Amino acid sequence: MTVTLADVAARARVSPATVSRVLNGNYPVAASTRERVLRAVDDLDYVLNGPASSLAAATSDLVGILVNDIADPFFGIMAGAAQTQIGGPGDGSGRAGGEKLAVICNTGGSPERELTYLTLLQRQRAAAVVLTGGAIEDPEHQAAMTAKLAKLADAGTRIVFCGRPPLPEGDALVAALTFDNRGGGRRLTEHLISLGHRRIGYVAGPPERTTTRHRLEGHREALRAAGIGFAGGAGDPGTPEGPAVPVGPEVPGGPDGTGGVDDLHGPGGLGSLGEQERLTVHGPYDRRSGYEATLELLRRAPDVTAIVAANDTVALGACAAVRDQGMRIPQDVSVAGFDDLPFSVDAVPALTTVRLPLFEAGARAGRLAMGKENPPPGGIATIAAELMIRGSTAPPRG
Amino acid sequence: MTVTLADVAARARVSPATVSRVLNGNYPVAASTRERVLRAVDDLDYVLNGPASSLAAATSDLVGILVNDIADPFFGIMAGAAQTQIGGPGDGSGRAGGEKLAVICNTGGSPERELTYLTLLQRQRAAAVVLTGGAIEDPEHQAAMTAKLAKLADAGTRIVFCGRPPLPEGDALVAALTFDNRGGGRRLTEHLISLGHRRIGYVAGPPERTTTRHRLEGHREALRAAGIGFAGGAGDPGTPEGPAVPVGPEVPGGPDGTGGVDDLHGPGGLGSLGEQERLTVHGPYDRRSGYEATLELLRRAPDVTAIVAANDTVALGACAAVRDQGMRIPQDVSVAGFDDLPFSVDAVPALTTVRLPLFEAGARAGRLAMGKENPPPGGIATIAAELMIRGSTAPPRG
DNA sequence: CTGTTAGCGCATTCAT
DNA sequence: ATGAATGCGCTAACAG
Repeated sequence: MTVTLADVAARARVSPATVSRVLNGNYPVAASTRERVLRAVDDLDYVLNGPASSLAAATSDLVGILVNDIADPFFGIMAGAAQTQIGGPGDGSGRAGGEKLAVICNTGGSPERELTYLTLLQRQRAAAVVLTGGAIEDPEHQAAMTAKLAKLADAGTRIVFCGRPPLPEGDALVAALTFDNRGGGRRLTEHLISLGHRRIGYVAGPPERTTTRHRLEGHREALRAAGIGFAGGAGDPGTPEGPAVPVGPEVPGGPDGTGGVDDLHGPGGLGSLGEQERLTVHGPYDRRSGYEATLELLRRAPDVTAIVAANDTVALGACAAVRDQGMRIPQDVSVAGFDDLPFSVDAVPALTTVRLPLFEAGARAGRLAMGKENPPPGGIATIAAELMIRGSTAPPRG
Repeated sequence: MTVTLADVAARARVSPATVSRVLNGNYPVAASTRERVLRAVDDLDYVLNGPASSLAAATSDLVGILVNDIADPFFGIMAGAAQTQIGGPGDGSGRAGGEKLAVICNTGGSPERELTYLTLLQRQRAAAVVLTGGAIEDPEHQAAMTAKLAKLADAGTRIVFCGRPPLPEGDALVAALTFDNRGGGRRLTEHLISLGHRRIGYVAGPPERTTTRHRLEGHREALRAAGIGFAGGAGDPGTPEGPAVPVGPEVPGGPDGTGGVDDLHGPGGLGSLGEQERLTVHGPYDRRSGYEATLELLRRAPDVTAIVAANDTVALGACAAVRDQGMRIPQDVSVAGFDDLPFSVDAVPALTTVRLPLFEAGARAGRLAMGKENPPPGGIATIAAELMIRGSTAPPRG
């Protein structure tokens, strides 16, 4: 029924081993024999049995790419870019040469699924795994990830982080490409401050993700440097915990829909950390969250003159909310995003944001996963984020 | 070094066969033994060897999802949805139970890579393959695809189409979910006509894709029904071939950058098919193409009062071009898209478009691939497209 | 440069 | 309900 290597060998009048060598191409074979074998392969329409091959060789040609949400272009762009380096640029032969099979795994942001996919990949003896996007900072999960990745690395799987900080106790076996989220966040807020904004709302991502934390830290660094919002000087501005109120389906305030507006007054009104927290609302990285968080922000502090969103998608939701409240962008309220996704330049007005070279980073991660490129010194490379000033930010009124 | 089934068996004091039966769960095993085995598995941190398992069983737990461009949310949404049905909803056990490994394969729209991925999947003895998005209508490629898919089906791989018409000689073995692109396109243009538009430009996708053709056919159906642009009555409105000029990197007009403006005059000015072709410009499904094609359109026919784009992404580019020409949307020119991607509602003005239930379709395709759902009668289901009227379309001036 | 010989780790017959 | 034996299809030493 199904044609095997042996069948090809018989037809080409060579040994199975020779056929294998021709197919894998990593061994000297006489040109004439090679040709004979290839013809037999074509004649018989032979297709290599991947599992058998992987079993014998103890490695497979699978490369896993883990993403939090493949419907989000942030991940789509990185994953697609990585795949261009892994799936082979299509040698045109159509015969599927030495390329590996890049497989994108959508975790949906769930820690369990992240681990499950890692196990599945481990099962398949994946050649490499690329982990993209922000990591979850839950210690338990981090420990589990560290252990799992160590096992994968042990088994010869190459591990690459892309847009994600390396694990605390990460082995030197991994290469990490990390975005300068903190620096980008800082420069963005510096830009707003330089325009004259003093009351700046922040629509943050989910509290437990590194990306969220770093961007928020950058934001607060800029505020503090300008002497805004931290006169009280208390607390660590880098910690998004505290009274900052989440928004979205998992609102802990209960099903009453109020979003859990907290009645915190803080020690000293404007100038305290409490004040900054009051101007920060957390929620998922999606449009709806941006919309709702912004409404909440506007309710809490009707005098904000600018809103910084966790990313461009959230910023779009923020824009919609601002408009629905009858305010204009940027005349009444400035809005800024993060990532510079393709649609951001087409927003009206065009979105001021921080550009992350997602495609380049993804491609580089792909190359690292393939061993085509040497890891950066120390295993970690920080990728610069570029401030893109556009029409959605302007000086505040008055 | 690496722990195998035999190791687990030894520790649990049972035979390897029993361990296998416990793990696969499809065989009667005494509860007490099962427990002993599971404990051994945990103690030893055993992970099944996928390749070995697949080799012995002659099947694997891989499901391939082919997409044209994973950076495009159109595909990201469908692929992510499919994966929710395949990767298992995360049973929370973290132990990777019966789920399959859904792998997204990014073809970049290249026919060669499409076939290459299919071969790779065939190698892996994939359990199922989901093909998403428009197909390429090149006869040679279609024949190759038909042959390849037949072989896959032969080998027991389930084939599912999602948002893609079935192959001409497609076996009954495949299930197909196809979008009503033609109907959606027709209703969209009917909407514009009912607003009073008579000169409507069309920014089409790549000429060789089914999606492009069907949407364009719907558009022309509506025009013809209204007696617009086909007074000549000649030619098949369904054929996007002819003098319609493509735009983008692969402009055949040469490197002169003129975009190959054709000097076609047609037999009878307004009212001929030639006129409709003059109002149609083809290009890739991306923003830049939408921008450039629209400039070209405006150059050819400065009196168009509406522009229909092949999809929302292209429509965004079209909007930018219209604005850069100093015209307002929708007062001077109406613009419409297709797909209703998440960002479309946030465009300013919000984009009139045709909603495709991408998530639902993707999820259903995933279920079909898993055999969780029965194929529709006849193997083909057409999914309705819903017209979404928003602010970007309005009656023409005057 | 090519053929021979052994497994790789597991799922399955068969027995029991 | 469990154990023993066989082979899935291929690659990787070794010869030669």
